[in-house]
Amino acid sequence: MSVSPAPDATATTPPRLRFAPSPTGFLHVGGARTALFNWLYARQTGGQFLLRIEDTDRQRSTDESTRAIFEGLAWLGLDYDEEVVFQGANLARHQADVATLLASGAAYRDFTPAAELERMRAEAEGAGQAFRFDRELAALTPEQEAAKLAAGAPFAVRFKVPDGVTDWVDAVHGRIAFPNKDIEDFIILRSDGTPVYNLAVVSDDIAMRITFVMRGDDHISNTPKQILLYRALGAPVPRFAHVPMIHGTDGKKLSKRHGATAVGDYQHEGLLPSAMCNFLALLGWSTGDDTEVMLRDELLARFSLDGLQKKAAVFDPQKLDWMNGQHLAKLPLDEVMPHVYPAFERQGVSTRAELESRDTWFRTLVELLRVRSRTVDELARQAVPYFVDTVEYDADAVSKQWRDASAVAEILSATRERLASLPTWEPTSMETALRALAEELGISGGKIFQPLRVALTGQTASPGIFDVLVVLGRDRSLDRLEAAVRWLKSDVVA
RNA sequence: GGCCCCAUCGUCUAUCGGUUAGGACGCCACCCUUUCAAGGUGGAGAGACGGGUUCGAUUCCCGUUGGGGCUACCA
Repeated sequence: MSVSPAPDATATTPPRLRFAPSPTGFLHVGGARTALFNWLYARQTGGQFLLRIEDTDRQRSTDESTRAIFEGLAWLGLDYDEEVVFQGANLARHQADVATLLASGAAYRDFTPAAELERMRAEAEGAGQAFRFDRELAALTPEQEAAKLAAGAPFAVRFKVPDGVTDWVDAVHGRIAFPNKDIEDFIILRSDGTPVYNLAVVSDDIAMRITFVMRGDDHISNTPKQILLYRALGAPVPRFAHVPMIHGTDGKKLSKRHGATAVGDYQHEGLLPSAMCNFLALLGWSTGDDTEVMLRDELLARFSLDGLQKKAAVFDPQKLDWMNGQHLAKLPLDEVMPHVYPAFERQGVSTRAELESRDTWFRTLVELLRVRSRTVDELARQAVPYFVDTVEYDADAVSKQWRDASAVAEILSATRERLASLPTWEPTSMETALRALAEELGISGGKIFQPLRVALTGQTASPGIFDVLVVLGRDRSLDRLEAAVRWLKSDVVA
């Protein structure tokens, strides 16, 4: 009883993979990473990447979740081939497969009432025993079964687990084996006629001709059941790769307590999809060398099953931020712009229409700010001084750079005068003029630049001061200097 | 409880028997510098424990411990 590691068919034909989330919550980062690995492998090998929504749990499935999955995948740039498959639409096939299993004797009807089962389980657990369904409990003579059937008694269908050992060569773990005696005769069809997860998955994967199943390693113990089902249905067993889970900082399964876990949250916090993919890929996979920052194409080129990790990875938001900063600074500007507009709207700094109306100017500003930001939302926040009519002076900036108000007022008004007299408004002449002024006043350049920065932005931190002057433009810069001088003088009096 | 998976700095990881155990995030210091970032340099920081195998184990095997998953007429 053993499974060949890679059937010849899958070795020569491009693989077919799938991502099969259940729409019972938002697209989780763990799910997103599984999808990413599947997508990467499919795209890299020239195979197909399919999407299946496992909506058989009617109680918990919602359209909203389904939409979140579509949106999340779209945002990450994980496109899929062929039509989306909704598992719930395949009920008839699931039932037909169960009928096949019943007919071949690979499965049997169990008329034991659910309540009775529950009672036995509670009793066993109360006695500290593990409850395992005993096939004999359902044993009926053909006459008895016919009678129950005729009477319309409800029954569930159980798979008859054969003797032996079920094993497979996992692409990340190597050989994994389960003695069949540890697997109980699991239910494949409920008494209401609906299929149970393991049956639906196998039935759909066979119908979708999936040759490679890559999923979270929480499915390892489902795998032997599914392999048994493939065999009983006479279908080829696909290749399996069980990738490690993603945990929170406390080592536990990632959940709400750990902060944002939905990819939509990151999208709305100003993260870039390429950074998210890069970061997620590095959780449970590595290139083998020291490469970490990889733009989409490089990730696609370098991804390999060999680099897959066995150990669960802890999600570190700080590293995600750093990664995003790297992408924000390195991506072609055209690729980051589409993500910048929504951030400015989210932060209430400006509107897309307004920004697009002065595109050249805006791109210059983004270019200046992006190396200093870790997210596009942070970038938008840093851009505030370039959009407001009057700057607010930060209290710390004032106490630090405008300590000696009257002296600073003098310096700033001299600065204003010097700048106003310039024939052109460009960095080199401004710098020459202001450095000359500093020398005349017998002070260091910083004694001019720092107070000037506060006058222009209200902050102690900003891009290079001459870039700020250029972005602000001559009129606004001179106005702000004048306002600062006025403020300083009135403040001294007050 | 039973079964299965896993185990290198706080975190992500490299190492495929012989290394001063390397890199990255974060942290600290310094450099660059008009500020902030970015960048550069340096620092602190790891093989869970116990047995084997071997001339030699982080690496291979066993056990212990720890963590995780599954154990539903959930997915």
